[in-house]
Amino acid sequence: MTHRVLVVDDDPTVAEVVASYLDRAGFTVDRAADGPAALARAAAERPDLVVLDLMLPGLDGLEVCRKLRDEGPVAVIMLTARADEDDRVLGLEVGADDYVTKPFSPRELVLRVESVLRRTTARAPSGPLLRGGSISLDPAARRAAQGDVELSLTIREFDLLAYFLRHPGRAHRREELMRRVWGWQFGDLSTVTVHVRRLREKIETDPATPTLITTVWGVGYRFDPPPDPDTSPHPPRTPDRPEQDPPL
Amino acid sequence: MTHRVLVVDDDPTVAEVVASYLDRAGFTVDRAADGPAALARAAAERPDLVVLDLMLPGLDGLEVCRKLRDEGPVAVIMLTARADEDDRVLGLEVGADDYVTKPFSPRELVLRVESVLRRTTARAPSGPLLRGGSISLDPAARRAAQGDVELSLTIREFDLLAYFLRHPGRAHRREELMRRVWGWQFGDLSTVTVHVRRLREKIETDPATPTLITTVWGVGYRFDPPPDPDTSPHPPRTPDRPEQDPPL
DNA sequence: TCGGATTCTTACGAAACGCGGACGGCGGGC
DNA sequence: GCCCGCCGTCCGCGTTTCGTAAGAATCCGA
Repeated sequence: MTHRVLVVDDDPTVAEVVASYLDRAGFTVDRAADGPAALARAAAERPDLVVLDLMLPGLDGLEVCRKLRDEGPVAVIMLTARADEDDRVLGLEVGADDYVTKPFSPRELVLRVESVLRRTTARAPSGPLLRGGSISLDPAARRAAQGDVELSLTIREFDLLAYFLRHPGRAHRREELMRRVWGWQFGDLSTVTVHVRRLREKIETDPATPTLITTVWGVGYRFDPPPDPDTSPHPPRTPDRPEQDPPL
Repeated sequence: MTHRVLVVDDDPTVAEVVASYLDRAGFTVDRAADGPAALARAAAERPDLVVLDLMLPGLDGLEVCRKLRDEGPVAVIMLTARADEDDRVLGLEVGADDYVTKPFSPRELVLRVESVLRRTTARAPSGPLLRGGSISLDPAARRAAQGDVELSLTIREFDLLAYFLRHPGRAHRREELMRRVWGWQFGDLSTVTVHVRRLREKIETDPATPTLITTVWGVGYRFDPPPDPDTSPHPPRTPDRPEQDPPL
């Protein structure tokens, strides 16, 4: 994973040193000496991160930062001459991801670049998604969506749907669902029935004739991922280990 | 330049070994066995750096760290038992400069102490910024801003917001927040509720209908970074630790 | 076609939950 | 010492959700 970094400094010596360190650290490095040049290079190269001197001839560093941010997703590390409180506030305001005060060691700068990139590229808000047909479900975020519309599910409905998505194309007896979703060994099985119905009400286009969660008569329910072009067109295989169920 | 280092650990053996290594490395070493003692020694000796066990009898290590920081500029290296990512996050949130996971080699600890001291004495304290939507937060400086207005947050509110910013788009149970932010294993969970409400009061445009910190019914809360141009429209996958969902 | 078993649908009471408001304690600053 | 901000706790209220019951509808085998 080779990241692109743009170094913006009007001092050729500083830029040279920083660039060479970053280059040796394995980054693809680009350079610019002033604000307009920086914006041009950024537009052309779409860097992942910009090391930006706060003091620039022509355009102000803060202004450049703002414009960069307007262009698209890019991390910014500010270089500021003074360890001044006001500069830090300014950096905060324009949303720099980090800042380094001069004088600084190039080694430290490299570390910060790596740190910021690790942070920003890993800025993945959600976890592994469960998918089935047009339905997607994020267990960590606890949100579910059908197509582009968010589903508002209760806890039980959410857990139930999650279980179905994890075990598609398989019939589940009510006892099993009660045990796996509710965590109860006993309990009124009609509870399962009712919750399946409530879930159907929210995800089936016609709850009266369900196509996603079908009834397996005398057994229980089965979640059938619809034949979507982007899911496997072959008969659904069950990726999970066979379930041994104590006889009712 | 001989630096003063304070070693805080309730295990006499650990404290002894660490202290002797640091002593041989040329540092002036002081020791304390628990939180209150640590604060007392720190107030008296004004050390340059504190090696702090996260697990302490009496006062929590994080709390001690906070109080130390309130006293004045001091570097902190955390000792944490578990190599847990979230512990690291916690340590960094309260502003630890580095952390070492047990078991560790005393030699490595000495290296880190030297490294941190080199770093902290060389420049003014600054740190990476956390961002989420229009909110930016600087853990080291302990300041937060929304857009260009500074937020005046209390300690708890700050730590809570910091935790949310580090884990955006994920649902957090109250127990989890209590553990990660407060550092308590038990405690009245309504405390979390109240602080979330107070935080909302300060960052939500309409606290009655929150959009940043949303309630996940029956679960807890989730920080939803508003649709920023710099986050992808569809949630990408994450390197985050997989989550096992307790079926309740 | 008939009958029993199974599932669907609806409704309702109870419990759980979140929220807002308020209160007392504690510690720091004046 | 006194005041003020922060924190943790508690209480009442409105809302959401859950589990169960009961009647209607459906399915399958005889």
